[in-house]
Amino acid sequence: MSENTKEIILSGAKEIFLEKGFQGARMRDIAERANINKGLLHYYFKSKKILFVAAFKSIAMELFPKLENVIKSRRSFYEKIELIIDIYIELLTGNPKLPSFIFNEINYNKDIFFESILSTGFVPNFTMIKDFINNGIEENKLIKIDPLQFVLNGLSMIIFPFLIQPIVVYFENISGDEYLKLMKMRKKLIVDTLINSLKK
Amino acid sequence: MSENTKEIILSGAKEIFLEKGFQGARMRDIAERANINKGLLHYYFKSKKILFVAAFKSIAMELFPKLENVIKSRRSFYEKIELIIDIYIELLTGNPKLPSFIFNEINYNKDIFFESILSTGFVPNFTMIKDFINNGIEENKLIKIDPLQFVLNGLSMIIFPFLIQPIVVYFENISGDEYLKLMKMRKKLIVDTLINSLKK
DNA sequence: GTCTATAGGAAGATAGAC
DNA sequence: GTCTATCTTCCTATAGAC
Repeated sequence: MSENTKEIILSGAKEIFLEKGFQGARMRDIAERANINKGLLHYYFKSKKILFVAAFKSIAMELFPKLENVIKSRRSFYEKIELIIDIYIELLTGNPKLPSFIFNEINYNKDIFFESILSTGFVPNFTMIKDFINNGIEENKLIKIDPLQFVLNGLSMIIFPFLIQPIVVYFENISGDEYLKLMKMRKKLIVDTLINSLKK
Repeated sequence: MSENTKEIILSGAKEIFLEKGFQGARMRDIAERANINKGLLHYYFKSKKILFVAAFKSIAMELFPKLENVIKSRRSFYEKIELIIDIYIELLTGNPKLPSFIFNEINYNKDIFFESILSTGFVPNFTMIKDFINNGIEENKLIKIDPLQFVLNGLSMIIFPFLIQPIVVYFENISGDEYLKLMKMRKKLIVDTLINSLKK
């Protein structure tokens, strides 16, 4: 049962950290969700911080390898953009609370956040996008745009709507399920908006 | 000195809540920043929650009236979009931590957040944008687009880059000041991208 | 490994003197 | 109004029996 217990703890911890954030999560609640007591929890994970880093790493590993696969693949720029957006939106519609969790930790637990990110061994890499845009500009095929601004626009349109979901749902009076449908519909919209923004 | 003390508390509390969020802010720290003791702090604001709502309202009042002025003014749609983006970017470059603060409270202290929002008396109103787009579609001048998606795109491109600032600064190795310059440069970029996304 | 009991400390809030 | 001292509660983490 021993290895199993550790897995059960980790899986519950991921849920609770996602729901409540680092500060809001309670070791007591994590122990309860795994049907064990606080003593045993500390036996497997010496401190709350160590448990958090392990949980965060496990969450990040659901996204990073997929993205890297697409980026390193032999596809056209447009196909890659399409696929990256698809991966993000699919991941986020399945885990709508992920963005708020991430950005909360970035801003209020920066050290722990970067420690967790670095522990995954992955580093964000936009070389592919930068090269494509800079070449396009040189060859006079694309408008002059800072590639970083392009990336910011893309990530913004993908991720932000998940952050603002509670407000929209509240004031526009739509259900959570309807909102997730809207998010799926955004895929094509975002691709078009991004590609259009590069055209002369 | 009495009314003054209350103002000093509130002004310091705004800073600390912005820095640390509701959960992270400590009544002790707020008292210290105002150079008073915890007893007196609770004399002016009976609970942390009451203090938070007051601070939040004061922050929101720096944005909401300005936006409403522009929306109700007699300008063209394009001018309004330009002005709204300008107001947001100017406010956010002056208060880069505001978005992370807001979205943290939305997700982890939803009740307190909506209580604070409602206490301002303002309600988000996108009627102007909805009407313009729906009319444009009917008259066959614009592409078919859900006005809500258009608003989401706009807010995303305005606000999200401030949320992701710590990551970009970290991995792209640029300074906070340089990043703020990038944000100011986004004004025109966002206007163009948005307007372009409506064209047939 | 798993449990109970408890140490040790921090935070919000109150009581009461001045 | 302003202060000090204290109450109460809750949290992380450890000690030690089984």
